Amino acid sequence: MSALTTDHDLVSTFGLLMEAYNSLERQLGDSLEREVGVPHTWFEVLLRISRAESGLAPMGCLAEQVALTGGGVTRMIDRMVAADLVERVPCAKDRRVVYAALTPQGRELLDKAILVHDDNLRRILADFSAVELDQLETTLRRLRTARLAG
Amino acid sequence: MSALTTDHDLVSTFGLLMEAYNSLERQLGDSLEREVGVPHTWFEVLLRISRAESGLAPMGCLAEQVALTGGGVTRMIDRMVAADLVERVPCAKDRRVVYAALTPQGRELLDKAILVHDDNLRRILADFSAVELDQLETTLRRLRTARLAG
DNA sequence: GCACGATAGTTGACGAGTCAACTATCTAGT
DNA sequence: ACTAGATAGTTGACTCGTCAACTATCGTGC
Repeated sequence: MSALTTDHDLVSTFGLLMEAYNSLERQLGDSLEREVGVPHTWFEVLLRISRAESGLAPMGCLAEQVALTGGGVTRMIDRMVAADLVERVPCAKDRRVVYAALTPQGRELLDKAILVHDDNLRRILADFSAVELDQLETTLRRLRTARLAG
Repeated sequence: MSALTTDHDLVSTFGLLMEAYNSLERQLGDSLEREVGVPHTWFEVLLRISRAESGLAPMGCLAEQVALTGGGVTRMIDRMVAADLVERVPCAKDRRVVYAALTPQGRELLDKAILVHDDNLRRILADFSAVELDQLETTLRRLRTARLAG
């Protein structure tokens, strides 16, 4: 019996998750890029820095949240520093860690981007009921921490 | 008023979607790579070829489904051809289009990968009720086709 | 039946992230 | 106090996908 003829609902569901995420990511990312001039990944980083304790986010912490490796974050922050959106702040307690912090321009750009992004989401999700979005959110929250091993 | 103090539930929900997808993708992709020796993206391509009409998937069609550009698909198929998992089949009706088709090795690898992937998903989603997964699936299906413009 | 614009795929130059090796710093065990 | 091992971040070499330019083919209107 070949894969063609077998039921693999979960495989399809996961494929659906992939397609849904990719579709939204592309549309929202394009809009952000076009209207605010910021790539979606940068937006997510700016957002997470702004939400961090005292506005200071250690590199490694960002890496987890945006699903990059340490090296990847180093390079992205390099570019964002070059663009004057972010600055590196050494940590006094632990001299190995380097924080990322928003510059005024970074904060300003983020505020602009949030408005655009939020508005886009409202339009994309206009047809979704509050209940449906609520269910989605709780399921996503559980999915985020679901682990294969252990 | 700064972004820090404003409610943007949808922005957070989308962030959640991103984190959930990334987390699952990484775990499942690592497992596939480790146990079957195939990258997750290749798996998705193999799967979609196998599901295509007569097992023949036009390049452009794959591009849409796995969220790549045309050039990206060309290069990925190049590598998969080099690995003997896939072959290019010219279309007789329209000589511009090139199909991708599974080789016997490709089909064999796919079958193996599906079992592993499906099993992984069962374990990751063990705590999710059938109802919850059903709701998730219908919501994802709607999300996949949600459009910002129009 | 031909010229035009649209479409499918490929390619060169490039941008962005990964991996592994390395430095610097911290922490625990003795 | 000192060493061994863990941890945070950076860097070089490389892979992968993008973008834009290009080729080849198709379809339409005249």
